[in-house]
Amino acid sequence: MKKENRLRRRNDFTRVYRKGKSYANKYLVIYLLSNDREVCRFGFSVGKRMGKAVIRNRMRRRLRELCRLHVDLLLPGYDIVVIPRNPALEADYATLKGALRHLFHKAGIFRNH
RNA sequence: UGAGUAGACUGGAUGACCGCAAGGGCAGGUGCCGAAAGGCCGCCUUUGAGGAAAGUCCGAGCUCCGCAGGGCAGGGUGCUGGGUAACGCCCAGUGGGGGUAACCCCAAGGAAAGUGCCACAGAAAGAUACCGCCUGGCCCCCAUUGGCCAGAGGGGCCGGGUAAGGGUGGAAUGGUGAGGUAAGAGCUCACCAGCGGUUAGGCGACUAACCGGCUCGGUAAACCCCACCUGGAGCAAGACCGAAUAGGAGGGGAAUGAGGUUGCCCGCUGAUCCCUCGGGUAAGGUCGCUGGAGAUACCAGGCAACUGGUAUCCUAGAUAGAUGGUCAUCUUCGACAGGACUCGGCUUACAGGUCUACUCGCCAA
Repeated sequence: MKKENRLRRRNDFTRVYRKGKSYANKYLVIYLLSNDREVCRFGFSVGKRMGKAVIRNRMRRRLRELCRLHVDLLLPGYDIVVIPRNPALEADYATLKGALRHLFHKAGIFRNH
């Protein structure tokens, strides 16, 4: 994922948390806020409650891979923070993919719709 | 061949497509973001997590703190010798304990400087006598008798001696045997243990032999004593770039010494300091950031830890934080686990596998 597609500052995260809309299902939570840019930017927040560093790193990598593959399918101009919930630890890649697509659909940011 | 002990190594591989981070090269337009500092974008190529990267428990380097002086307090270490930049680490020994053995374990200075504590049990846990044993005085009962006196023996009361035996305890002031005694006791003797001394060996911890007087509770991961070490804070250290905002108000202290010197005193330094309100508060960026007590090989010294020399090599540097996704094959694919300033250790976690040396047993020769 390119650097322009990532949330990199602390302020960006707090702004999305405070002002953004949230959507959730069993596995994931996303926060969404339009950003006046021509691209979407993603951030991931995996707390220490999820497990040790290896577990957290794998979760973050999977989520980043999923977002990378979906970035061209979405409407541009949003900052999105993705947070996994505890059941995501047992979920495989395909399940996470379905969960993320479900949330994007719920938020109505797919290009086709 | 079985059981075991010690040490070392390994910690999925290969391929395909799509992705990530850093370095180098090429190519742009001076393109994009930004107020600036600075960053971003395409293609090619090289490199890209661990033995513990972990816990953050020790020791250092490095950085800053008005240089770090002395004393006290506090903290740490604690058999000996060596190694090391240093250590609470490592090596080689000594002593003690465990194991048939290879080997493993030990917070292993001082209890005759002082103080404290030793639950329960027990009479007593520093001066102790409950049951006992021995014994002196007085009184009572009584075999022996015809009676009196005397009186073996028994009991009671008041003393004295004793530390053998019983009992309690983790521990009761050495153990076993003999002599000795009213009964006993290192009271005496032999051997053993312990203590002190001499001699010999060893750098030393200590060991061995001999001699001596005969003996003193344990506990110092209780205070303490002794010896040695110890300034504090940490990469969010710290340095630089750099806009914007603020650099204000009120009160109090100060050369008769504020404040600093990270617990206190001395000493040193010597002008601003403290409180409340307001503002600001990890803005952002670059550096620090990886070439180092460095790795590998060989040679030399040393029992070893380790040291010296020569040659070759450069091996992650992110900053919301780089190794992922899908698939195929390798019979079962697999543990603990992800760098965050850098080293040396310790501790803890760990599936499977490989190698070396050694011990004990069984079988065969």
